[in-house]
Formats: sequence, C-alpha cells, structure tokens
Amino acid sequence: MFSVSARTQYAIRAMVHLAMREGHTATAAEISAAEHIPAKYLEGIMSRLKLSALVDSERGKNGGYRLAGRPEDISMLAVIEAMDGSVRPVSCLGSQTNCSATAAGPSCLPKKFWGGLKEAIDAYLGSKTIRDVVEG
Amino acid sequence: MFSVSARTQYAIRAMVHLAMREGHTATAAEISAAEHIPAKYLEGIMSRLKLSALVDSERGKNGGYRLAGRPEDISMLAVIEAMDGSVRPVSCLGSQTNCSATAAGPSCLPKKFWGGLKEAIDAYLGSKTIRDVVEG
DNA sequence: ATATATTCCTACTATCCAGATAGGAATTAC
DNA sequence: GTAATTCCTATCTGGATAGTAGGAATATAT
Repeated sequence: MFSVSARTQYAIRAMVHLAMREGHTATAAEISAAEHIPAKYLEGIMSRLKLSALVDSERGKNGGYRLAGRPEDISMLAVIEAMDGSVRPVSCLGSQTNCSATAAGPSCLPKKFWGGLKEAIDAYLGSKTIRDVVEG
Repeated sequence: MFSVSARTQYAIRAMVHLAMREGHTATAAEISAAEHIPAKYLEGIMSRLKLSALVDSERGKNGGYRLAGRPEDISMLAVIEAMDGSVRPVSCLGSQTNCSATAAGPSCLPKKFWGGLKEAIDAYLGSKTIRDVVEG
C-alpha cells in the first residue's frame, strides 16, 4: 500500500548522488553505474528533474548534471512531485468533478478524511530535504 | 501520487454504510445500490473485510453484513490494510532482502526517510476511525 | 574541423495488475 | 422447495509502469 514508483526511488537516489558531488557535475552514465539505475531509463528521469528545475544540466563533452540548489533547500516533496505529480490519495481532491460516490447526492463523507491524509503526507515530505536524506 | 485503489475507497464507503445501519444487517446488493459500487466486485470486497474480521456476515435469506465492532473501535488503518496490506512505500521496508540500491554496498541512505513516511501515514490512519468518517 | 562525449527527443515493447464480470456452489429463512 | 443471500473460482481487459532503441542536437578538446 502506498508504494512508491521505481522512477521516484531512482530520482531520489540520483539527487542524493548529485548532492554528494557537492556542485561538481555528474553524468547520467556515472549516476547509472553508481546507483544501479538502467542508463536509458535514468535519462528520462533526469529530464523530468530538469523540467522541474531541480537540477541544472550542461550538454556536450564534459557535460552532466548538478543540483539546482543547496541540498537543504530541496524538499523531498518537490522531488516526488516532479516524478509523479502532487499527492492526491483520491482523484476528487483538488478537482471540482464529483466522483461516483456523490453522483446521487451532494455529500461524500470520506472526502475530509482523505484531505487529512494528503495534509499529513505533504507535511512530512515537505519537512524533509535532500540534505536530511544524505545525512541518513 | 499515493493514490488509493478503488477497492479501498469502495471498502470504506461500504463500512460507512454499515456504520449508519447501526447494527442491522445490510446486503451486498443494498450497499452496491446505495454506494454505487459494482455488485459483483463488492462481493469480493466484503469477503476480504470478513477475512480481516472487520465485518460479520450471515448467509442465506435475510442474510447480510454488519460491522464486527463499534465504529469508534475500527481504525481506518485496519480497513485499508484489509484491502491492500500494510503501508510500505518501498518494498525493502519490513523485509530483510536488500534492494538493488544496496546490492553493491551495505547502506541505503533513503531507507530511514521512507520509514519516516510510513510512520507518518500509519499515525494518521491509525488515529482515525470509521466513526470519525461517518461524522464527516 | 573533426572526433568524441554528452544531453535531449520520440517512439516502441513488454509485463503486470487493478477493476470488473461470469457462473455457479453452499447456506438459510419462510 | 423455493427464493435470497453469501461464498468460491475463473477469466477478461485496459492502462500504467518499467525498460529499450535509435538517433538528433550540442559542446569540448585536440
């Protein structure tokens, strides 16, 4: 239950790897080898991280990736959201559309419960940073 | 991210429905109609709830289901675990087997982070009961 | 300039599982 | 004995996840 995608786990390991390089670039190939992540698959992950402005990249020879900020300023929530979008236990959270549960009536009792779960998860993930993970 | 299966949402709505029946039995067909849950699919859900001793059942004519305890004594964690097992963001939590991340070494930095997430989720889900949800 | 190393882009494939359906067997009330 | 119900087993299907493939664009070094 509530399992995290391989993609997200890979992304976090990649970010941790970059954090330990302390500003020096690391190539996707290097990260792939060090963290046991399929090389081609990792490329797509790095692209997403770039799109979310969590890493900077340099193309061409001697290129590679580096963190776009200090490890203590990058929340785990940001990394996870870059991979799989915002935390949303049920799809009706954050959208106006009614789910099947409310098709016949105005109220959906569990909605507040799910909202609370989202808040609990967001609070934890938002409070942790790459630095916290690096320090174990 | 962290989306909850339809099965779990159905199960919760079914439990809430039973709670509102205050000890009287409700048939699967009745719950299905009231909560807009596919009838045959709901049967399997009720079986699981029974297996986890969250509901009692009576077979045959005038049979049906009722809560196996008071709504305030049934935690949401128990209901969710009955559907999809225990909260486990990453598979290495709760098992001794090493994941690919640790194949080449003894340590996995993110493990503590994931453990903390599990605890945060368990704490929230464990603190809420069917009664809380019924009261909205 | 040319070779090389890298990111970046698009498309494809395979596997797995959630969600749902179907048919009937076992059980009980009346 | 009939109707209503839970219970059991098997099967189908769509979509998502994980991973692969091939190459275009870009930058560096010599």
